[in-house]
Amino acid sequence: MGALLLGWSTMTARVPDKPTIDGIEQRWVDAWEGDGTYRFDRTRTREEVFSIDTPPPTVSGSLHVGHVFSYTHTDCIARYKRMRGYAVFYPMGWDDNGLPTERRVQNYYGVRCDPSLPYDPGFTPPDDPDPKNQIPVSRRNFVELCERLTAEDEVAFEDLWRRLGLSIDWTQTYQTIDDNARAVSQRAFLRNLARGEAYQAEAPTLWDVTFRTAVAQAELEDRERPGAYHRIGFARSDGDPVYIETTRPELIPACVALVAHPDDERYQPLFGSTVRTPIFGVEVPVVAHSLADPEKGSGIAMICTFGDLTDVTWWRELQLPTRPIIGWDGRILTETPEWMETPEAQAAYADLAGKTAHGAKERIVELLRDSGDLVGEPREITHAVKFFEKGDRPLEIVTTRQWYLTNGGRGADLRQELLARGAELHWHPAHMKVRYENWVEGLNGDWLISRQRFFGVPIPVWYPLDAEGNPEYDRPMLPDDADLPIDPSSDCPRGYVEDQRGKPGGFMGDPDVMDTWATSSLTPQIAGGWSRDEDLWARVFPMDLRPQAHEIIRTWLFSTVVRSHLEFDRLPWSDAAISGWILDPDRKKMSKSKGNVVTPMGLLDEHGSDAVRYWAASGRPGTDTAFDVGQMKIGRRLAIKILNASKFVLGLDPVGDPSAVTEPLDRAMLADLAETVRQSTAALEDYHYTRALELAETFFWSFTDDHVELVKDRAYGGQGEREANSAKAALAIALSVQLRLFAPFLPFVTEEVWSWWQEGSIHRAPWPSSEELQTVAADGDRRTVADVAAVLSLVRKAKSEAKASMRADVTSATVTAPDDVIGRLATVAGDLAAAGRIEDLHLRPGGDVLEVDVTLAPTVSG
RNA sequence: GGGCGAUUAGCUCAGUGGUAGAGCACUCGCUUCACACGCGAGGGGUCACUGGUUCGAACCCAGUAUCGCCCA
Repeated sequence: MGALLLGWSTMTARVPDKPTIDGIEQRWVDAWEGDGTYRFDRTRTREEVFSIDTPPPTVSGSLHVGHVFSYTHTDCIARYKRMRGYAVFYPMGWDDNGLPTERRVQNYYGVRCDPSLPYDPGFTPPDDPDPKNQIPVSRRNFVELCERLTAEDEVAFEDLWRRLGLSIDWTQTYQTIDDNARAVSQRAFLRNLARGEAYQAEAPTLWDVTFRTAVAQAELEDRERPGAYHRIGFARSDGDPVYIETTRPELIPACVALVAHPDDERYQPLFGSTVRTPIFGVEVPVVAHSLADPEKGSGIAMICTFGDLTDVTWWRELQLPTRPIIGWDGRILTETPEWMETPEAQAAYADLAGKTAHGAKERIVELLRDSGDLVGEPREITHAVKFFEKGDRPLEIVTTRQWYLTNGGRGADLRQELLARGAELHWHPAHMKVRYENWVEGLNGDWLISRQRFFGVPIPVWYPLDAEGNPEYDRPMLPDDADLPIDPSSDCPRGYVEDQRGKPGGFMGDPDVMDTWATSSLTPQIAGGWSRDEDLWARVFPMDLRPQAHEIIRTWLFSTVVRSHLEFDRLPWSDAAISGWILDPDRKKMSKSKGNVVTPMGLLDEHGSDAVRYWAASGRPGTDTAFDVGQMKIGRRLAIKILNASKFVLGLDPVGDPSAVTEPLDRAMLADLAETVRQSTAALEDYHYTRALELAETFFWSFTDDHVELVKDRAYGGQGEREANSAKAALAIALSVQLRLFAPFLPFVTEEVWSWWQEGSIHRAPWPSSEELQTVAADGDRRTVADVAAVLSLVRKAKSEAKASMRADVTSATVTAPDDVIGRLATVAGDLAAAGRIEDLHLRPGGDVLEVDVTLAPTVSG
């Protein structure tokens, strides 16, 4: 029993004369690495494993105090589970593919990717890059630079994580672009394809004209932008105009119909008739649809190819033609469309061709003014415009061929299944589930996974080219599973040779890469060894915990659920712990610029890792937390106090023999500690690490302030040897237990103290058992702890009010209290009298409340 | 426009039906033999607001306001 109780192998404590927390981090970081303290034990079975689906940070992003905050939460849980005896699978990944890295590489090296260029093996980036005059490089050169830069970034992150004390198994790392991640992503995609869950379609696509890539619904955000309603007349057959109001008059050449609400009496006579567009004179029908808002503008709207997502809905549901005029670069297509039938229309279109949307708008407004079709002045408004979250120009909608993955956006059955998965998941905090549900319920299409970018996982598909050299998209050629990962831009499909690439009768590779979320959604598979190491996979999947931030519930969390549901028909993890934001002192989300002023490593240097972790651990799951240096200082004081209290206890040279604990106060204290352990354990089981820390802290302060003071005299032998041994044994047991309660939060100082008197790492020691502690406490009554503290406090108050030292002698003290309180106090009267330096202590039952009448000994004035 | 959350001491936050709490800050005191990076004591709140339920509400219900976030 002693082993579990004390984590014990008896050895004489070696306590430094002047213990300090300064500089202990590096020593323990090295020791943990050397000893493999956090190495995953893959001999253990799934039931003995606690596996964590670590968020891979975007390494090209800046290190931020937000990283320190949320990763500490996960680490506290990991350390607790490890002490509970689980083999903790706690890998670390690096999210390095995607646009953020591409942009950083462009700026850092002064290059841009031009996929048409050949690979230059001797390329070296300029010493003095000019971001305004970027050097074009091949895709392979570009990717090499991406890998070079992310490798540097990973080192900075790893240093920070180690210094922060994250108990990661550094032999289990992955990159979302490495061979394994690419193979897993491609394999998962091919299996989706085989089951019909992945498909390609020519469809209206949200398109960022700056990056020239498709964008998924999950990457959208609305931004309020100024715009203007233009009131424009369309000619009816009887010659009278019908007026629409539009914010995008430049799309008049793309107009395919006018639409009004079916119940709108103003326009009912027009349904079924046609009107002609101004300037271009194209005949378009007037149609009815319930999505037309009678309150908006004039109540009748123009449907274009495509002004917004509602246009897409109308186009699809009303089976309207397409008249695209905007190209992938966001400019008006130069070729005059066939539906421009008259010379006037063709001339007007030529006036717009090649212009940006903005330029075309200005020009067409001039044309409309001249023709008299624009009524009055444009009416300025502010309205929500869709943007790519990483872009800065409004999205266009263009029709392109893209790959999609089913996600419930187009199928009610799958949607219901995914909603059921959300309900099955344990959310911390619970209310975060609503965000998932809102998102799933609001999906309006499948997941578009192809991206027209460079640094990503290639879509593993080739297409045969027909006799004219046109790709046959409906005959995709797929790689063998054993060949994964492949790059269709450099690898050949089976049965072809490289020479046939791009030639009639030959083949071409799909030029696109996958959405970064299409890879990140597979982090459990990538880290856990799916399809690579099935033995490992069987031990870690489904995982236990997904920790992440709330703003990516719709992306990372949802997409991971989708992939796991499709592939394994189960949740990827049982629990999701959602962390909050870091707020700056103005209660605004901490901005990057401010975050960069305070670097995470600087914080750790200044306050110590334990202190920063203490602050981070004060942020409950899902709760936004203020950046608060004050909390770090408190954490630092706590760590120092732990050192000093430990020095005191161990300086007594205690023997931690549970059977020596005989004195009522010692037993009461241990009973109280048993209750703290019980509550702390329950809190951690429920992911309430904040509460667990608070409980340990509250107990510890009362332990040092009251219990230690109460038993000092006895521990020093003032009341006999047996009594002293009881005090010392109880102090040692309590110290051992408290160190372990703090260990998940303050891994450095607890390990430091542990090393003074214990074998092995505290982080491998068993979590304290409330039951065993209660056994040692035996008949100890934890109410005694509060009773005696209350009396002590009143005695101290008397001394304080007399402006006397706490060492001042008390001639007599009379305690009046209810009978049961007096009964408990009587059992600890010796300790109480000694701690208060009370000569005559009288206990009087029968009182209503606890009162103490104190007579101080006369002091020698001087 | 819909949804979620928050609003408690100067600050940061606990507190899910029974006498309002902690830490920091503040005031006063204490060279106390683990710790002055310390110890003790003290002052400080109409629990955002308005109604309701209840013997009793910071807590439950309805609404309002402000802030934040998510989604349109």
